[in-house]
Amino acid sequence: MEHKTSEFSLNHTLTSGQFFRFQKVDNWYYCQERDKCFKVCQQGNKLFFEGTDKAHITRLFGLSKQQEKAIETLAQDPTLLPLLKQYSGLRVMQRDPWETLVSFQCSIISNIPKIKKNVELLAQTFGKQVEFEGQRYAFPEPGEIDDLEKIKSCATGFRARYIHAANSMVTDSFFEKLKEEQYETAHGKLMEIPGVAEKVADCICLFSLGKTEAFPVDVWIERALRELYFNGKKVKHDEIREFAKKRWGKNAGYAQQFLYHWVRNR
DNA sequence: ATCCAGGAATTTT
DNA sequence: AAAATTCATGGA
Repeated sequence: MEHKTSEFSLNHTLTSGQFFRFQKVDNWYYCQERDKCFKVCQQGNKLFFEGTDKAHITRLFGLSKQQEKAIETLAQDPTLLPLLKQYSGLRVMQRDPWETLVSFQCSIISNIPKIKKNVELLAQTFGKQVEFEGQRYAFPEPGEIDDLEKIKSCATGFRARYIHAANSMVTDSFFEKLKEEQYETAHGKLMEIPGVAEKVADCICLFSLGKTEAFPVDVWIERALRELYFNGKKVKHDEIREFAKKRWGKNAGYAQQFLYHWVRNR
């Protein structure tokens, strides 16, 4: 199967810290999301894929005209413009909310290679085997990550009890309802889950619930904004969140993704 | 060995 | 209300 794209970069999108279960083999990216195992490859403006359908690819990689338009409006920000050009084609993904929740619980004072290891081990330990050019693993469903000691054996450390608690608190329908809620409401309900505060809740909102105004603030975003917008001055995370809301509004999440990718790759 | 990593929860000032 | 401490693990 193939899909024509204008101004999309599979590489930038997959390597910008929004998604963790992929491995590059030659020109193909082998991906696992929830129960799906597939591979995808970009050649010019064409996207080739096997193992899933076009609707899934379009949703997962944010290949909507709407997102393209939203990112274009960010070009009015002269500070952001060079970043938009440098990382042209970077998109905000729309992932499975449950897997996104667990992934970002794992992210707490961690790093991307370790998060990848955590989610892969969780899939191997609790998920079903899937055959796709070899044996791979689906991500376990809500309710299936139910053994605290086994969660710890996935190198999750002190985060294990957060994941264990979340496993018995949420269902797929819980997330479907959150998608219908206002950003502030969804964000607040997510923070009732152990291991979920402002930043993790914002990652879930942005990467899996379609809340484009969510602006996750971590140490990297803090560095980026301090340098680009605050003249090197120290700023509190709350202050950064307010700044982002005022400056970019509903499109703050898109701005965040470019800022994060820029500050990590310059 | 020492330090830090896409923070959150708890305790102490 | 704000600041300090604790929380496991792995890689540099």
